[in-house]
Amino acid sequence: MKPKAFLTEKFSVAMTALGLPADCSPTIALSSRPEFGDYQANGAMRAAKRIGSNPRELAESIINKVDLEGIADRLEVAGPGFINIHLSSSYLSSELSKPIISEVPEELRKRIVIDHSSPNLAKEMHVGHLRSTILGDCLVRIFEILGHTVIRQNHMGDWGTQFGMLIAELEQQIETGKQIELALNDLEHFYQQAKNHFDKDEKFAELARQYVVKLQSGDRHCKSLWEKFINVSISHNQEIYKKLNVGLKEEHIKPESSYNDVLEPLVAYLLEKEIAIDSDGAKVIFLPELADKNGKPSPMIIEKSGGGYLYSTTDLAALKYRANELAADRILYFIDARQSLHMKQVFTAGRKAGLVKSGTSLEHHAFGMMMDDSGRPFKTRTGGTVKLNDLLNEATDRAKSIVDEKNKDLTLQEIKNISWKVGIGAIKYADLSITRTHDYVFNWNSMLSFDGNTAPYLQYAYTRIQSIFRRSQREIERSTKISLTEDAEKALALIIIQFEEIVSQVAIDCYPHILCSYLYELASSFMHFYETCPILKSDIDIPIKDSRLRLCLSVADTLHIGLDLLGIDVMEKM
RNA sequence: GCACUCGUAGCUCAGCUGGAUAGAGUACUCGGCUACGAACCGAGCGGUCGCAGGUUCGAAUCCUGCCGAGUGCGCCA
Repeated sequence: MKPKAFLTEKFSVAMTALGLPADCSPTIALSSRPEFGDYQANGAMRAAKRIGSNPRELAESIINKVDLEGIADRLEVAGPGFINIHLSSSYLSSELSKPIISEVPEELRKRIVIDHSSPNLAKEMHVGHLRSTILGDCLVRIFEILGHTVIRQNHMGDWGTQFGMLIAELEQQIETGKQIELALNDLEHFYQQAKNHFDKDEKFAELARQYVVKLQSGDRHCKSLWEKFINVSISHNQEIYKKLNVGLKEEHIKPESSYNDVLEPLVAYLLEKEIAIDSDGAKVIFLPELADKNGKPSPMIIEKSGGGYLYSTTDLAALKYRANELAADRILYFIDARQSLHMKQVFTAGRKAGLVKSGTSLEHHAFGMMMDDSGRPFKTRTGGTVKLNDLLNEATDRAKSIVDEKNKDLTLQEIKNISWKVGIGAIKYADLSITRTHDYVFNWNSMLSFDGNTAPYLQYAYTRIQSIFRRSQREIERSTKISLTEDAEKALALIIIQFEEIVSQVAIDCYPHILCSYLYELASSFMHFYETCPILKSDIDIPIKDSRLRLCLSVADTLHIGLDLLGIDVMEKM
């Protein structure tokens, strides 16, 4: 179902037949007001300008030329030269009988690598990790439903200099007789202890630096301590992913440490190709492509003057791996906007060095920072961060008390399941529904709101439909005929048939908030239909009843799939 | 200094390949449960789209300048 593409095609044919220049597009858009029809074609005005004729007259001849027999009831010229398109009920209902969404043709399917979540293993995941994790997960779901092959990459930070400090701390605690499991029980606390020692004790700091070198040169004892630490950390993260219903598994982890052995040959290669040069003892890639207005090239250090590699080196190695071993057509990074320059440098240098084929698309889908109520970067009162786990627990607790209050007919198990889906859904929707690139305000209440434009509203619309089905006593097949007579029915149908186009749009530029807005409009339109078009009332004729039930089924299918793409669950009752 | 991002209703946000009277949620004020779930629906209130120019039939949207906020920029990741 792609009505906009369909209309664009129809109008393009007509405009070509009228001898208009090939670059005059009809520009089909949804009409802004009901009296302007369902869609409008705005291309006549620009085309008239191009050929120096009267826009209204040109619009009139386009209308006479375009073949929308059975598709549109009425076409009219309005204002300075808009063409308003009033779609026919028969067209809308025939579109509703088609699959809601289908896979793209074989030849358009891609291999897509998605780098998302990628937390540092030094600390527990905090609220700042939410966006990358769920944005990436959402896009994975979208690409998969469209038939693409997706390879997730969780580029976990397990190899930085802070691990020397952590190993030193662990070593010290073991010496004082502490159990490893106990020491690592609270990662956040453990990290703070290590950091304190590192900052205050010069001997400890020196020891930490030695451990980094030992670890990275393959010392077995260090490696085994490091592994213990990493394992605890990973299992903590996997728990969070499970709670969040995010599809990241251990097999998707491809951490920084896994690139350790290829860094040296990579730097040697870059030096040999003269992509990188020596500068003050460090190995640097200068990029004139990213020069400022004074012509100063943008520098990216890939090896420190005393030896030792940086995250730019690892990122180049990862880029090469993804482009070649993983044979990606598109490589997507969901990393916050502060990394924009760094990502640009990695992409530019990677292409220059021939690490990726020219046809491979490299995309940094940046997102904004989390701010507090006064517009400052978000921190807790004590200057720390909010643990993601705490946020998730708070959400399900709050959801539980509301579920308890609103619905008294649920079993304890049902309450538990529903609270879970409502709470997690609310958090995900709060994040996914705002424009990805904008900074956003973290606020417990807005994050955990269950009223208005929220996930629970969409879930509620779904449960209302399920409730109707339970009571209807009728078997509704997807082949059941829909006849649209009421305005509310037509308005609802018009929204449903746009779903596939919305999903395709999100697959292109990776803005899930567009899907969120769409689903909210859909649910909202359903609520209006629900209020104005009775379904189960006794004096409703059977054909009308079945048609409306079938329409409900389309709404339910669309909500179900749409929410699923956002990583949000639906349920029968709530 | 240089670079990137962003200023839309009290608050949180849509709208930005230029289109008709700038939309939601929330807050606030009313109204609606003996038809299918009131986590809902309807109505009202609320805007110099940061400011000033420019481009044109038409600008929140494109361009320039200014003001304001955030972020980043050679040895952290």
